[in-house]
Amino acid sequence: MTQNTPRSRRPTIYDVAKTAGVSPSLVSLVLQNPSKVSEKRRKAVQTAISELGYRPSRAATTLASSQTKSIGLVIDDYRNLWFVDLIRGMESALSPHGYQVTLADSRPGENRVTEAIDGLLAMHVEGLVIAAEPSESMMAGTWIPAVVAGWRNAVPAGAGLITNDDDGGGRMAAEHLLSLGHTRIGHLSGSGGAAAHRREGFRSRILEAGVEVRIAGESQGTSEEDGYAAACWILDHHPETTALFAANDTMALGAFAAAKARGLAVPDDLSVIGYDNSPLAKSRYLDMTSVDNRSDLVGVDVANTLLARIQDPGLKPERKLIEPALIVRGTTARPSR
Amino acid sequence: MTQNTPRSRRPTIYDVAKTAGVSPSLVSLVLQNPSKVSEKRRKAVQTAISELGYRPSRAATTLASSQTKSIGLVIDDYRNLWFVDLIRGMESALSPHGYQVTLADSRPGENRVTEAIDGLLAMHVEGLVIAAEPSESMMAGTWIPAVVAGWRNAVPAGAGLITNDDDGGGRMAAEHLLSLGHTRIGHLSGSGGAAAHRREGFRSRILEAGVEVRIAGESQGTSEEDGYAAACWILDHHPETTALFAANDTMALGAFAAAKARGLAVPDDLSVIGYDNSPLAKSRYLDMTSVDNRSDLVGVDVANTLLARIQDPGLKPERKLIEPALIVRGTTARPSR
DNA sequence: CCGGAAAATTGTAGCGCTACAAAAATGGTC
DNA sequence: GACCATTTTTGTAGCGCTACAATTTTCCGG
Repeated sequence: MTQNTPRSRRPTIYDVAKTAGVSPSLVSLVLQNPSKVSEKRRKAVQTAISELGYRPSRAATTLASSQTKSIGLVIDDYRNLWFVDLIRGMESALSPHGYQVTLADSRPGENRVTEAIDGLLAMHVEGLVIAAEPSESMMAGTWIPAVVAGWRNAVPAGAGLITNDDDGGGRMAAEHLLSLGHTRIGHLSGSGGAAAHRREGFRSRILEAGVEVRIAGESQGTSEEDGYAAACWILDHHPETTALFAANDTMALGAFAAAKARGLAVPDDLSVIGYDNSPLAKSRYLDMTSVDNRSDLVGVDVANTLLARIQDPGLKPERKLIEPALIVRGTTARPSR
Repeated sequence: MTQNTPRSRRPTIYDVAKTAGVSPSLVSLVLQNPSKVSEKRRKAVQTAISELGYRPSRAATTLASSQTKSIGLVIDDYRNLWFVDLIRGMESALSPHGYQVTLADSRPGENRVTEAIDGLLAMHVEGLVIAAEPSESMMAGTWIPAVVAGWRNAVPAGAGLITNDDDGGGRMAAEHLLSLGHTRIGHLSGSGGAAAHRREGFRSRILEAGVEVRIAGESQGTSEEDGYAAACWILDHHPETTALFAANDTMALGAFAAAKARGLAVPDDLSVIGYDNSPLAKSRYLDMTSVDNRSDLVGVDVANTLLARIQDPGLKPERKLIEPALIVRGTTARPSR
């Protein structure tokens, strides 16, 4: 037992080189730029690769080339499906340049966003997208370009911000309800930064029209239960209400539940608008009027900004808003009362 | 211009060592096992680390230690929320051992599952969980333990299989409808491996009771639209139907839409059962009876199996079923007709 | 104040790959 | 066939970290 039997070790570039009868450098070349290698050797190397089941080690490549061609994305919870469009948008802008997206989720609760960022930085991502509530000092010592996606309470110094125009979205929702003739209007809000902007846009447009608005849930969460509780409060204290605007689609679902429990039909007795245009809103059954925040466009923009800043680190982080769009479906109508 | 000005380079362990006045080895030791280092130096090193904003390079660590303490998980689409419970389960079993989960999604369409696996292997994951439809030769040359989670049409040689007992779940759904007294029953199925098992379990239990069952959508997809189409077909061709079992919650949503369009009330005129017990089913508004496949338990089991096989590569891949549970909510009732 | 065991610290040699300069092969010309 | 410009291939030196043996320091009892 003078030596360990090298069980089925992971094959390396040296194994491939030996099998193909070439130098390791040549194998590396084939991996990176096959056109620079004569057909004879290229074939030999490729044969050896599939014969051995060789796969390059990303760790070694990263270390040697000091670039990963990847952008890190931090999201708060997989369940918030809005990030799906964000990723798709990012990927569409990134893949022509050979870049990829690396996803890290940060469970709710503790300080997991920082942990997620650490993990991403440890993997040598070349840019960072933060689609979660950032904390102040989080970016300390960060040497790569970063962008915050989506309105947040705080944007760390040095990070750009590209987001949906949540104020504008709130105003659109208000506009829609006013134009339908509603004058008894409620809003189900939440405590996050995005919710605050939606609320302010909505409120200011409604007030401009000289109409009152009842707001509930300002300091609560944004789950279906929160939406339910807020809707119950409004419907019980102001039964004359004919329209509700929810800070997101999930909360709108809570509003449906509250309406159902009170025997109110949607949209005949109560109009409801959601926000996010998530799969939920698009669902044939729910068929929900909702504000689409165009996360796909945010993704494209985030990706392009990052790409530009990676190439020219001198560029200043920018701030930019993407225009949302109101998607009218079957949960809003003229008031009957 | 004899030398590049080293802009704000990423700090390395050498920078930390120099700042703290110790050797690089000592810094490495602090990172791995702080208790083995005298308090004085430990403090010095930790100060230097936060001062420089140093973060270890995962690539270098991986390469030097040849272990990543991570398990790769391949899912098909972020939108299928069942993987969330799977991850949570895996993490709960893995974290006591210091292992992490690395997620890779494989967009629908082409051969992306293979790509996702390649990516994961390139990152030196020590084990592989495949929660997507695998293709035959996919695992060729894989030198690490792998497990397939969830029933699939094919399980690659050498991979274990841990999954929900979808047959059993189908039987549970059947049992529930029969015990409520339904005798005109339909099923909305799909083309995947999991759907096939749910269908067979359901059908066989129904037939055992001497009751007929109408099945639609067998060769279609499993989206809400597919569920809608299948439900329409059944309700139009067999209007006497009083209960529907859908292959998943999303399809059940389609069934609701079909019922609504025909003026049928759920559950008074039509009982509906979903599958997955997803956030959708749990929703207060939808309040859907659904089969919970206990993906969290699958996750725990998958993790433990992999851990065991990592420690002892001699272990044979195993096959195992997790018992599902029926969650009765508000979309099923005795037939009124 | 010394020897010696234990604790703390350091030097050396890679991990698997790429960059880049140097060397070898190729091909066309006179 | 000699010569030179190109194209193809190879050797060397690291990327940032860890393992581990070697070395230095610390701490005691005598």
